Amino acid sequence: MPSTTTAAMTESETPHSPAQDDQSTLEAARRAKMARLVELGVDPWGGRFDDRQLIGDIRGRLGEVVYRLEDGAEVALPDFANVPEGFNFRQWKADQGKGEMVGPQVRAAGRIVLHRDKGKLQFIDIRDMSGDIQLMVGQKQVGDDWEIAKQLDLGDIVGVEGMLGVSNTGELSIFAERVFFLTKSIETPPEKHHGLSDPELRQRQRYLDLTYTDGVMPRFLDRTRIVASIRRTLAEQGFVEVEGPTLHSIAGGAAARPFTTHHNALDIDLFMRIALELHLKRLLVGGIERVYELGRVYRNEGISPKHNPEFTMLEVYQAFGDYNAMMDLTEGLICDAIKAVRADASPADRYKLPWGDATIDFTPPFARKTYAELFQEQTGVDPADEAAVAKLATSLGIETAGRHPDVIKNEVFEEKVEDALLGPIFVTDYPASICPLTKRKRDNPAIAERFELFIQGMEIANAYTELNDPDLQEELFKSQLAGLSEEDSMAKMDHDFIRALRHGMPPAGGLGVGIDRLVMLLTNSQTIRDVILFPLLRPEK
RNA sequence: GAGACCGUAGCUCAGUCGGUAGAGCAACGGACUUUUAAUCCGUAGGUCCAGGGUUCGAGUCCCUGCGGUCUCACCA
Repeated sequence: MPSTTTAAMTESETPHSPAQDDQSTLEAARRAKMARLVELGVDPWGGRFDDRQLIGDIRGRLGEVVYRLEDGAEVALPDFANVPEGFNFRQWKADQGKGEMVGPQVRAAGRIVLHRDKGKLQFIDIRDMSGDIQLMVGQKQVGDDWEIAKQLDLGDIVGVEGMLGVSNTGELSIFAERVFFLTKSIETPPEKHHGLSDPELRQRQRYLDLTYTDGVMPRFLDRTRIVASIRRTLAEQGFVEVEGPTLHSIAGGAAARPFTTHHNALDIDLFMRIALELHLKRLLVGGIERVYELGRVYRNEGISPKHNPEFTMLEVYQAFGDYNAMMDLTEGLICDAIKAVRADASPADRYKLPWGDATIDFTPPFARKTYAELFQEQTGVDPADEAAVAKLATSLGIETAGRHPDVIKNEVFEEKVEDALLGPIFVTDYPASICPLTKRKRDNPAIAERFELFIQGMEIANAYTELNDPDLQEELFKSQLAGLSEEDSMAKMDHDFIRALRHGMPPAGGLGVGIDRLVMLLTNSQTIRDVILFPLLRPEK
């Protein structure tokens, strides 16, 4: 160690304390308090803390708190949620007579989010996953632990044991009897009132966003509830959850550019999966008649408020079903998910969800209209009239020369119709030529048995009566790949998938749901980055 | 990938016409045993994203780069 001043020596020899060139007096102050805790024999990194109760549960026990008068009589507290304007609890207590607060013993732990030091009494708000509660920590009341209480900083994690009561201003509080130091925070937390507002910081440091930005924790807990509800609904209907490979040698099942990677031992290039479809259908062939996967797919495409390069997708396949079966399933999945996140809403309001300044009415059944009907409604043009559609397309600046009429029609649809579909609405019966992997209607081969669910102009679900004719499938694959070089098309033709179909895939309905987008709609989040914990960002620096 | 806007203290933000860098919160010292974004007195805290240019002088004007937000495109 290089020779240095005595003071610096002492500093740098503190175990587990990296050399402080002291750019941050804020950190230095926190480390000084940490050192004081060590002097007191307290581990600043804490340890196991058993039998704590969730703050949300503790808050529910307000009714057990009473005001006990000197003669032993117990008086129920006023209903603080419904007290008259200008109610003064201090006065109320004086009116009842001299007494003391009596409540259940509780034990809680959480991060310190507010700290009001009043000398020999400190008011500390702690927060756990379920909510906030105020601690009253008095010098006399906590005894030896007062020395610990004096070292507390915003952001530290503490445990507390004491009696539940109500302060003079009517605030539910834990009257601390013991204070347990659980974890030191050596960084300064965000501003206590505004929290984090810079979207970049919120995403990069999601751990801070979760604790300090209003609504973030409940939103991500809702996401978990939605996903759990979907799994429950599917399980109730006999669907089997599986895990397909995420590393594919052929990235099939959707039109998107894949991420590439490499396996060293086999020395082969691999792709991150862009869809779940082709392996789930193999499992239909294998006899898993109701099968789904809810998992991550990866698409090497742009980033937008509706797109993240990795996102969560649900794909469901039901043997002996068709797209109508999938429509009923979709509606059930979404309605059950809504019930899961809005358990406390009245039945009348449950399905009316806020979306920005608007409201989305999810009350089932959702509207169902055909592609052709909607085309006619929104554009005033008969979709069967190819000349009129081409004319409309040209007026919208859509290239028409040498393109299939259905492709042109669909571009018009995307341009003029989709944004108007506030929904929820099932759009059914697409032109067959734009969905090659779909079975056609028996009585009209120009129409595919497909639907998409639109809500607020966003495509939420996409379903088919699946094509199970191996010869037709192979032919369609080939024509899809026709534009590519032979080398590319060989690479992308999934021969094993065709072989599987040749062994016989039962007739089936298939469904895909964009989980992130569904969560956006059910949690009133205008950007996908608010429902993905760690969205892709450029690395720092 | 293209365009517009943005980057100032740990956090949230001001900064006029180009003329010595500001506030609140957080921090530090002090007072206070019923506070509510506690209050009061005092102190300290800056590579103004980075690099270059114009200028007597740049947080401010210009260029380049980095990062972000929004819109558009690919995609779901």
